[in-house]
Amino acid sequence: MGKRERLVEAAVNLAYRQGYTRTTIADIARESGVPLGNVYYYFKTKDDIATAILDHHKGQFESLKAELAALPSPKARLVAFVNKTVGNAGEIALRGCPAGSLSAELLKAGDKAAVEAFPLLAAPMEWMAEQFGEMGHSDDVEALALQLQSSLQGGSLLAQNARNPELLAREGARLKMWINGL
Amino acid sequence: MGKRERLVEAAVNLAYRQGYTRTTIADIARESGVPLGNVYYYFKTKDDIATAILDHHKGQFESLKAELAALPSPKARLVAFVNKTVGNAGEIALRGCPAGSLSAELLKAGDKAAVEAFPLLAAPMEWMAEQFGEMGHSDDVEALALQLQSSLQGGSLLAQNARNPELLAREGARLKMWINGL
DNA sequence: GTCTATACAAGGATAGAC
DNA sequence: GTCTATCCTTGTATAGAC
Repeated sequence: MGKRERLVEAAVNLAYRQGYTRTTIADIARESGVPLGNVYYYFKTKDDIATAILDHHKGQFESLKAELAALPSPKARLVAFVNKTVGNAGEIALRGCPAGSLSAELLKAGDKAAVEAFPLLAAPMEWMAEQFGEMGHSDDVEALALQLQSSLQGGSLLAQNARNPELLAREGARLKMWINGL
Repeated sequence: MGKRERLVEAAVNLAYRQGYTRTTIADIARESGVPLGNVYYYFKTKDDIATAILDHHKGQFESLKAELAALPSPKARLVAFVNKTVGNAGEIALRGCPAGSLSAELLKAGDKAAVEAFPLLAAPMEWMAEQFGEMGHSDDVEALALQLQSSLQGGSLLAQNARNPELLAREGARLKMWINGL
């Protein structure tokens, strides 16, 4: 694996585990086995690393979308999305939702990269709206997507706050029933 | 107002605006008009300031609870709680929920004060469960509280991500209808 | 209790040899 | 492209006079 990739991977993991602000370039260098000075050949500033982390997450969602596209129905795809989140409940209870916690941190910090955080939560929500559309809900698709994404993000935050994956699991179970009943 | 109070107020505001990690003791000293060295007479370490910030927020919720207790019915109290949140949607769209964003940040940072963040989101949820109980929902009160708190926290996060208060306002409107229909 | 000066460490970033 | 040494700034914290 190329150095740049290793650096990005280390940055993504460290930012998720410790938060982006607390993650130092030296941390990233150490974890990826790249000498400190060499990091600056790939990233001029720490802000450039934030951008790379965000791009990584955007790519992750694109992959997930492609994976879910193989499923036969929009309902099945939505349920699978919820299952994916609930499947990570253990880690989410410790560190929060990878996308949600990063978005919140960068936006509060007012980093230059902050504006680029928008798609982290908006892209999944758009995709959800599409799925609801295919289910025949012509006008209120955005409201339904908002409702689903809110509950998942909120459930993740509450699970983290209580350090208890069950909170997210319970929200997930409720949401799946709700989706199936629509 | 005493110096300690001024320090705490400045710390609360700065941590909300910039995040706790990015807020320096010098920031707090400047904003409260207390010389840097003098801060350490009131707080031995920055971690002690985190504790004070958390205590402040806990007190805020206790006040709100007392205020809402004057309302005639549990339903009215829950609706008023939602209204309170929606009323802050403008600021929440910029900086997130004061309680939720702080909890997330401290928990991820793994600060010593992190454990004390639990009541920030748990106390309101407990209170919600009580209200649902008074409405006659004997067994599923925790599930209902989880649902309400999830949606509010998620709505806050999404509003912040999109820098758009409307997302929270819409969730709030839906939740009020839902409460009234229970 | 208050405040100035400062110690000390850490972090982002660069210089410059290879 | 790579890597060591180091600059410079900032941030927490303390010393010690008042």
